[in-house]
Amino acid sequence: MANLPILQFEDQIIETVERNPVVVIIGETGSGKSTQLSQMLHRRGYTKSGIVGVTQPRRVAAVSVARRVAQELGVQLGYEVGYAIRFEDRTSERTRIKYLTDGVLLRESLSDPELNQYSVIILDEAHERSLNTDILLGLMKRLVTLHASSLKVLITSATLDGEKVSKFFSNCPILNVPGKLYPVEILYSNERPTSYVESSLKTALDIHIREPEGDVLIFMTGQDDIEKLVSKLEDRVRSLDEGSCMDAIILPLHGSLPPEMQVRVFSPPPHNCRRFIVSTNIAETSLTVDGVVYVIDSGYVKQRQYNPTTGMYSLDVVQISKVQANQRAGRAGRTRPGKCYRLYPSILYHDDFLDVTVPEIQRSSLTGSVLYLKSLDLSDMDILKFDFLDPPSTESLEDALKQLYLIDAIDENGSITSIGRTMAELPLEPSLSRTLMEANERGCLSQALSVAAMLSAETTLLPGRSKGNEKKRKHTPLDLPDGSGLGDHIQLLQIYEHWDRNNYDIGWCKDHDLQVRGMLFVKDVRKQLSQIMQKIAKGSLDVRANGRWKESEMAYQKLRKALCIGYANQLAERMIHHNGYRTLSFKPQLVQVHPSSVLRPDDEGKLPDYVVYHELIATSRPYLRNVCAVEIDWVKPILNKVKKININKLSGGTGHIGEETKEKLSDLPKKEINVDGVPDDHESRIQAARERFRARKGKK
DNA sequence: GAGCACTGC
Repeated sequence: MANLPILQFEDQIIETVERNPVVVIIGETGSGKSTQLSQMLHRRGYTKSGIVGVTQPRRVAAVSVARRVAQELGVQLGYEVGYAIRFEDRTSERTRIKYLTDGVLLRESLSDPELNQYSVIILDEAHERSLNTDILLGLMKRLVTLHASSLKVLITSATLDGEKVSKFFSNCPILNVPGKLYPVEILYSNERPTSYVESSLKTALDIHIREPEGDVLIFMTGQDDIEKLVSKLEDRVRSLDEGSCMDAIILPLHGSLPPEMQVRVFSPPPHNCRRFIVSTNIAETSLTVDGVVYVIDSGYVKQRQYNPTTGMYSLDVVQISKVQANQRAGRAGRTRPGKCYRLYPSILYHDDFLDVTVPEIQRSSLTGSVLYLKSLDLSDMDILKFDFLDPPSTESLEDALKQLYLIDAIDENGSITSIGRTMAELPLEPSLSRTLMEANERGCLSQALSVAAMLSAETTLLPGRSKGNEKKRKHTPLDLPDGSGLGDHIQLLQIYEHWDRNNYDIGWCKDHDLQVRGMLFVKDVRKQLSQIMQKIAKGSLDVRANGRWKESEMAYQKLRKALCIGYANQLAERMIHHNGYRTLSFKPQLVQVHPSSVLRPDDEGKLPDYVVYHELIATSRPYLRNVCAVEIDWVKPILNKVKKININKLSGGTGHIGEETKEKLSDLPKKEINVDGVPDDHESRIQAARERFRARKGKK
């Protein structure tokens, strides 16, 4: 550890921190910033007056970095050095250095807005610009400027973002700390390939034949392309002349791969064997693969974006930013000098790539964040004027206000209600928080807790859709409950209740093809939610999962009513002549129930007249995912409320965006703030992909 | 009759 580059800068860093409330540190990979900054501050006495808190965007990072620091200081983890993540607080009264996820710090600041227990907050990896980091940046600015606070704030970022962060904090100093990366030679293509799967294949084979040993990391956009490339690579490598080059192992790597498949990339390859790791951007930051010397970068990433006008998410393939391209290239230089093959021309990189990734706050629904900020009760707080590093669009903020109004979290003047206050205490999206509260009133809380917990883990419940899996699924699994014709929420409830009746048996999950890890997560979430609800209700509630299941018919009715109130912002009406739906809480969109839904047409071939939905997402078409049938009588009052919405009043009477914010908005290149802003060439790319898909189907 | 990148409380 002694030769980490950052240690030579200790005096300079401490002096700068001494004289300034906020300091930006640009530290490249391998600089040691995540482990050393906290220890430096500790050595220089900053842990005497309070805790040094270091935030991380990811749980694993918080845990592993804390573990290393404890080791370096020779203390037991959980004492002087600890960490706090959801479900796991390993800190004690003795803790002086605390690693935590930024989500946990936000939660802490709900009960302690001044963050009094901290002397220093280090926002690590701020260049990743997670939604939570962006909220924290705004809160930190407020803390250091509004109060005569002695809090010190350090922000670590990437080269391309440092100036901007410094400007945000009234031109605070920027310190550069060199990294410990080996040089990476960048090689560009002359033009964009028509198919980057083919182009990656060719490049990978070239490397395999011509270049000395070293693993190859290939960045693709998604599971489909990864599987395609993996099988093509296997074919081609097999057909190479025996003995003409070394052996090869080809490994896919993406999030929906079961954990035991993911960890395969951590075991070193056999001697004289090259590994090809075909990955999504999970290998960009979340997972570090050792032994990589060559990187192939398609220049694309799959990104989720939200359109506040339609309330619709879409999953699009978009061009990466310069920061991402550099991050990918850096993966080749961790163990020795490497090479990065960019499958795009250098002029494209320089002239067309955005400097930094569009921050999540400009690509997400802000309902949860706005409720959080409202609940902080900052006296000087006007949500439309909140000082964001990159402000979200007015449409997006207004959309959040409208939705919060529909679910009773704020009143018609935009003030937080007592319902809203309680909702903010629950670690759930607002619609589910509202559902729990309503369920509590109606005597179906235990059922609602199960549904909310199941929805929190939904994507990790069902197994991946790899070919082997599909075959297995047809034979073995036992039937899951069907939601009794009432939809997916009821099915999720039934699944959880079955599991409960089977004493949370792991074998039961396997028999029903449910991911064990996902189901255990659900159980944890449910427990956490139950505890919070007990505390809120200040009395004992019946939160047992399966209290009196003979009365389930009644409970379903009550639960659906509670869901209808909770999802008043996500309501849809069936079309008269077919089974398509029209959304009611936004500019109306024609949408369909996702084919994976358990909702089925009745004897007359019709779906329910009204449904609430958990998610609206456009893939090949706009789909409602996870729907629940609701009754017209419940819907009417909501529609009246929709009609009454007055955005001017909701946004605090002015109806105008604050002058400061307006200036900032005009500073930004349009591309960055346009939520629909998928550049044309991507649109045509996606269009082309769809046509290829149709053509392929035609052949079948 | 489709198939979703990655995080987090």
